[in-house]
Amino acid sequence: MEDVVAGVVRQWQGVRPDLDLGPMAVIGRLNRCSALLRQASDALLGEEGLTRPEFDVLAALRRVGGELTPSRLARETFASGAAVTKRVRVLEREGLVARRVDGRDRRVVHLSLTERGRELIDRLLPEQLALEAALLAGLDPERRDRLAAALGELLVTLEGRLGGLVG
Amino acid sequence: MEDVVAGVVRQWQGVRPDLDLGPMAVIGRLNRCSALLRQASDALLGEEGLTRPEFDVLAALRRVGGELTPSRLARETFASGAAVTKRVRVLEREGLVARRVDGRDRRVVHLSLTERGRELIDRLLPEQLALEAALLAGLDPERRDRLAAALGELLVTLEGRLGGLVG
DNA sequence: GCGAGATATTTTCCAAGTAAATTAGATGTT
DNA sequence: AACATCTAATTTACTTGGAAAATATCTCGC
Repeated sequence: MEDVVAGVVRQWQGVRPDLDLGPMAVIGRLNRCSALLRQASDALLGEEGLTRPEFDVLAALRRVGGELTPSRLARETFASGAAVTKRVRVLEREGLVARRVDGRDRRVVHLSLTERGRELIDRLLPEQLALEAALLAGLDPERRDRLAAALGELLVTLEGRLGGLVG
Repeated sequence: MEDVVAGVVRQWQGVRPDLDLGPMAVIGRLNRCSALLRQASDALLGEEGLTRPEFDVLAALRRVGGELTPSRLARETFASGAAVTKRVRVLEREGLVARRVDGRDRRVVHLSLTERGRELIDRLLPEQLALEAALLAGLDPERRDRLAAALGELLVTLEGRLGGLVG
């Protein structure tokens, strides 16, 4: 059984047999897996009336346990400041996130989950994890953990390297 | 040395020790790797005045070798028809893609690369692959191929499973 | 040959993201 | 204290993408 990316690589081999397509076999699959997983997870969140970026905001606030400033939240969710402003505005309107202006420095605001926000993320995260577990069920746990380890290794080098090559 | 996702998982373990975060260790890393790789590749394409989706259109036309209709191109690039229409309009204006109306069925149009379009993608793809190879250079070839294989396996199950669970 | 539907593409309208400008407040230097 | 400079957050202007409607054309059954 062949995956889509294998087909793409085969096509390229036909028209550009001179190229080493090894990187594409890894990165193409990585991107495609990521897209499919995101699609499934978006569908689940959609049923709950949340977008993925909104979920990410709630999740970040939940896992740090306390308050976050918008700029820290932007860093945690890998989003721009402007995007955070807009997402938080929506979540605040929906009563899921609360805003508190800092006492000493009135430029900074502290964001936190409301009771309802915490309940929502505490209900959604397990659902999300269950879906993900179901999607990964094809891999036995040992293969899964080895995949996680391999990706972790790659991620460390990327985080290091991208400082040098782009960011 | 720890990656970002490991940190996130550790935070979750702190506040929700009841959950099995195994799936997150895989999928979080997958998504993050994908995002970082895309960022690097976008930067490279940006220097050449192309966006990633535009690159994907040229690449699809090049690897199939001949013409594609917009709907087939949408399937090949995993994009909506509307998105394809807009991308093709830009690429046509730039003289990289040509449009030919079908003789028998005047609803369908056939898209192909112009001479310039083919030259561009033939120059860019090797650059792209070289960048990707550099980014993956941390993994020795054997580990890299095993990662590709593991991802391929996952991708096959996802493609099958997502028919059932969502799409 | 003529509707009734099916299909390919494009258009319209709207949601969401970014970069750059803006606002507002803090900090440091003289 | 006054000025320039830095920083946090937001706003603005613009771009891109998608869903659904619109357009144009084909096909089938009569």
